[in-house]
Amino acid sequence: MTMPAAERLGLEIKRAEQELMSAKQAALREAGLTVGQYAALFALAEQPGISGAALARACLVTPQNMAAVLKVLEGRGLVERAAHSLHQHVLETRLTPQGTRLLGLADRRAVEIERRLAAAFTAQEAAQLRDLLNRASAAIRGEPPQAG
Amino acid sequence: MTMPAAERLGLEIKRAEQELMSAKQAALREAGLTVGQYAALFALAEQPGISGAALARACLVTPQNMAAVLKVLEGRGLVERAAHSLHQHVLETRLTPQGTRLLGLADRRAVEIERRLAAAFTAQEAAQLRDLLNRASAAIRGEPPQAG
DNA sequence: TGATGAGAATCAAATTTTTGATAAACGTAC
DNA sequence: GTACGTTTATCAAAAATTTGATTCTCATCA
Repeated sequence: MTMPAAERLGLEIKRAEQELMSAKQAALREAGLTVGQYAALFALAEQPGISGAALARACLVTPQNMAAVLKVLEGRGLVERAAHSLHQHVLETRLTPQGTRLLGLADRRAVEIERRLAAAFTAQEAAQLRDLLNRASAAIRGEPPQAG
Repeated sequence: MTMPAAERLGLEIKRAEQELMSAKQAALREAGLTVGQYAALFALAEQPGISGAALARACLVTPQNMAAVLKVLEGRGLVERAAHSLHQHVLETRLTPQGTRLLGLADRRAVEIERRLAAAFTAQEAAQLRDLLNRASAAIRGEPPQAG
């Protein structure tokens, strides 16, 4: 290998995220939601009426994947979809009252983990981590350093 | 929601990792490997002869998932499995020369991304990010802050 | 008006991953 | 030596995710 594993920041990020998702997955299971379903509901709470394609971008999954997720959520009565009034081919998706309720339940579980995470850092350290992760994202997307 | 999305470090970590994996996935595709297959080969290069279960733990996936990955890799002649000399029920897995070669090819692609990442930080910042991520992992696993 | 292109949705198939359950091999304690 | 617990491997089924391709709607422009 041309680069030692210990130097690879990407592996560190991946490992931390996998442990985090494993914990969230276990927490959300009690609410009957997968991480992907929870992410979709969460995004819908912030952006009601968003299209499936936009929702897919917000959750960083493929449109087909999001379509499958929405199909399950709709089947459970957690979301409802209706044609956009102006653009007929676009389906606006919104949380139902049940969806809002279940999201609230699941989110309490998720927030427990977020709090454990937040408790491990000072406000300054948390801001630092946020900044470093944002710069990592920018670097992955190909943006030159210090350009933002 | 009881906690604003902007405050949630977990979401930041997840987003950064998803962008990172998306980039790695695209890079590894040219070598014909998924991220999971690459992770298994990578771990095998560092720990030859490891058991499937141990490999699963190293890659943070389920044993069944790793078994499926190894089945594909073995079918392609990238790894070979043989019974442990002392413990008959354990299968030791090792890279074949072909597996080593393909891993090298794939890893060059992966390292390109790691270098982009590394270039975004000073040595001190990289160490800081590593430290913060390790503490995040510890917090997720339930270890109290400052205990390590 | 008509052609072109972009964004959105969806069908279909293959692959990956998870979940649940079962069986084999070994170490340890009784 | 026998029972018990741990680790490993695997079978089987379900669910999630990816990939490729097609269709529909609308905006833009010639």
